[in-house]
Amino acid sequence: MSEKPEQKLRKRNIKPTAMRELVLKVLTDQKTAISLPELEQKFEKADKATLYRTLKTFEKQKLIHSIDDGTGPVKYALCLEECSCSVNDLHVHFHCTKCNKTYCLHEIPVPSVNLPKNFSLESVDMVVQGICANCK
Amino acid sequence: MSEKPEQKLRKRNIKPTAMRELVLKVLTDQKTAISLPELEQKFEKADKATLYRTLKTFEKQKLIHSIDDGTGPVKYALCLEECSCSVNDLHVHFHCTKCNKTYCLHEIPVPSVNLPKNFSLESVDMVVQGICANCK
DNA sequence: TATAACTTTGCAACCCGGTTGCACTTATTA
DNA sequence: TAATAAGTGCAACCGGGTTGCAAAGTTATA
Ligand SMILES: [Mn+2]
Ligand SMILES: [Mn+2]
Ligand SMILES: [Zn+2]
Ligand SMILES: [Zn+2]
Repeated sequence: MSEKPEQKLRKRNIKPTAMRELVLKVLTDQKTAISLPELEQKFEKADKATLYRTLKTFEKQKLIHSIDDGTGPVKYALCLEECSCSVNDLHVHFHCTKCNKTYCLHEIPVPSVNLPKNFSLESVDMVVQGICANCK
Repeated sequence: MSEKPEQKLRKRNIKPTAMRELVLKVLTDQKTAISLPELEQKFEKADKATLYRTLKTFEKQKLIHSIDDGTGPVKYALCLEECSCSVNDLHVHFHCTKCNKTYCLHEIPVPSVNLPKNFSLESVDMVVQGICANCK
C-alpha cells in the first residue's frame, strides 16, 4: 500500500534528498493544505529558500499542487497517485473561515462552464468558503 | 440611463469626494478588473494609501467586488446596480493568460456544489483561466 | 581513484503588494 | 465661529515570495 517517500519521489522523477523526504513526510502527514510559512514552522531550523525551491520542484513534477484560497499565502497539497494535474484532475477546494484550513475535495470535480463565444478554457480554480465539519 | 458618479456613490452611502469620483470614473471606463498598482498608474500623482482606502470603502459598501485570480495583485470590478454581493450575485471570473485581463462573467452564475456532510457554504470563488476573445 | 561537472543547500538581500500611524487638510455640526 | 469628524498624503513597515551567490554534496568521466 503506502509506499516509501523515496519511491514516491523517484516515481515523479525527483532526486530523493534528505530534505525532500522530510518535506514529503510533512505533506503526507498533513490532512489539509499547507503554506510555505507554515511549512517553515514545522522545522526547527530550515531555510525558507530551500523549502520554497523544494515545493516548486514538487509542483513542477506534479507531486503536489498549489491552492490559492485568497486568504493569505498559497497552500500546497499532495496530488493523488494517478494525478497529472490536467483538467480532468481538477477538483473543488474548501476553505474554512473558522479554522483557516484548506481541504482538497478530491471527490468533487469542478463543474463545467459554458464560456462566452471565443473564450477558451485552460484551467479552473474553484474555492468554496464556509465552515468545515470539524468547526461546525 | 447611466447616472452621474456622484449619484452612484450616494446610492451606496459613500460620501462623494473628488478623489472618489475620479476613482469611480476609472473603474467605470474599465471593461476588465483593475488592481491597486494598475490604478495607481492611472493617476499622475496619487497616493497609494488613499487609493487603497478608497477601494476598501467601495468594497465595503458593495460598489465594487474583489477578484483574486491567483496571478498577482487582487483586482477590483464594479458591481452591478442591483448587486448586494450575496451568494445569488456570485458569478464566474475569467482570467486571460495571454493579456492578463480579468473579466466578470456576470451572465454566468457559479455552479452549485454538493459539499461533504457537515460542510456549510458561505461563498464561492470560481476563476477560469484561458484565452479571451480578444487574444484568440 | 582523482578530477571535473552538475545539483542541492544555506544565507542574505531584495521585490512588491498590502497595510498602518500620524499629521495635515477639508467638510460637517453645534 | 469654534469644535468635531472625515478624508488625504507621506512615510514607514510587514510578510510572502523570489533570486544571486558561494559552499557543500552528488554524479559522471577519465
Ligand atoms: Mn487539491
Ligand atoms: Mn465580477
Ligand atoms: Zn474549520
Ligand atoms: Zn486576453
